[in-house]
Amino acid sequence: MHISSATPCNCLAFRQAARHVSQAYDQALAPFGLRTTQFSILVHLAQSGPWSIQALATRLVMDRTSLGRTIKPLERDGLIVTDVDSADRRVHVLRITPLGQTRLTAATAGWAEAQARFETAMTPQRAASLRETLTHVTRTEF
Amino acid sequence: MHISSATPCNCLAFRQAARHVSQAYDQALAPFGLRTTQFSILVHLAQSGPWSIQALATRLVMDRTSLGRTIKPLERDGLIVTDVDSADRRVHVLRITPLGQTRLTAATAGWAEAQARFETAMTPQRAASLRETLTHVTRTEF
DNA sequence: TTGACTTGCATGCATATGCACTTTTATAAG
DNA sequence: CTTATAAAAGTGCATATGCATGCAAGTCAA
Repeated sequence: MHISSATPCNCLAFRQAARHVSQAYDQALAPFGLRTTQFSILVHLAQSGPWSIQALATRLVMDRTSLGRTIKPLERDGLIVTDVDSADRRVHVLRITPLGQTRLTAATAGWAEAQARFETAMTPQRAASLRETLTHVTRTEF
Repeated sequence: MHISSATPCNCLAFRQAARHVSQAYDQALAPFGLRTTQFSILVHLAQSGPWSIQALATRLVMDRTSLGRTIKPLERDGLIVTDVDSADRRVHVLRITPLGQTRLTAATAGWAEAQARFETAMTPQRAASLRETLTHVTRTEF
């Protein structure tokens, strides 16, 4: 079987689009010293209160070990802190710091700009539809 | 401005979907010792003949330096070779080897299985439409 | 209480990804 | 021919990502 005679790879299409879109958001966030992944982590910590690593990883559709390493720079820069849960010392609870909140607030301006550019280019309706489709894909088991 | 009162992040939706889909394809390719990115590189080299690093990177929507490092494992394992272009010695030409071709042919079975599962779950029509949308996004400047 | 099992994280290993900067080679201006 | 410029890759640095494995802590049955 030759791929040339078959359907183009869906996975490649996803990865390329994700790289392309990520680049735009990363550039918009760069002046504030955050990557898109880091921004997402801060947003979720700020909005939904403290999370354990496992819980946040599931929420963000990441591998637990990936998140565990991704938070290191945020910890180092004092944007988040990890506390050991007093009730269950296996659990490491992630919490955003005031400094992290400040950084997040500032970076949100950059995010909003990238988001606006995307929405303008795609049309808000198409963007919303696409987000819905992507979310559906994310929740679908193959 | 609070994100909670705004539109969810488009970028996060792309990245999560890409991670989720990539995981499925990676698992299907794992028995053949290839990652999805590596598989894509081999497919393009097998189909469109030799490419320079820059040209292939553009084609695959990757950063030149990312591709430069990604091909290292493929070179190491003898699946591809790089030759210096005799006409322009700045150019490094990438070429798939017979071993690479063999590996690619074998791995294509795994790829086809993942692809089939995706198409089944999404419906071929929806999958095709989604690929088209993703390609459009990839080609759009924000 | 103690041993089996489960759960939550960390670490080793490997690839993926991109920016800034450097090196090598080609090309065009003078 | 020499020099300025441009083009193609490579390197240093840093984060992103996930699998396999190891370790610590909690749970529950005997």
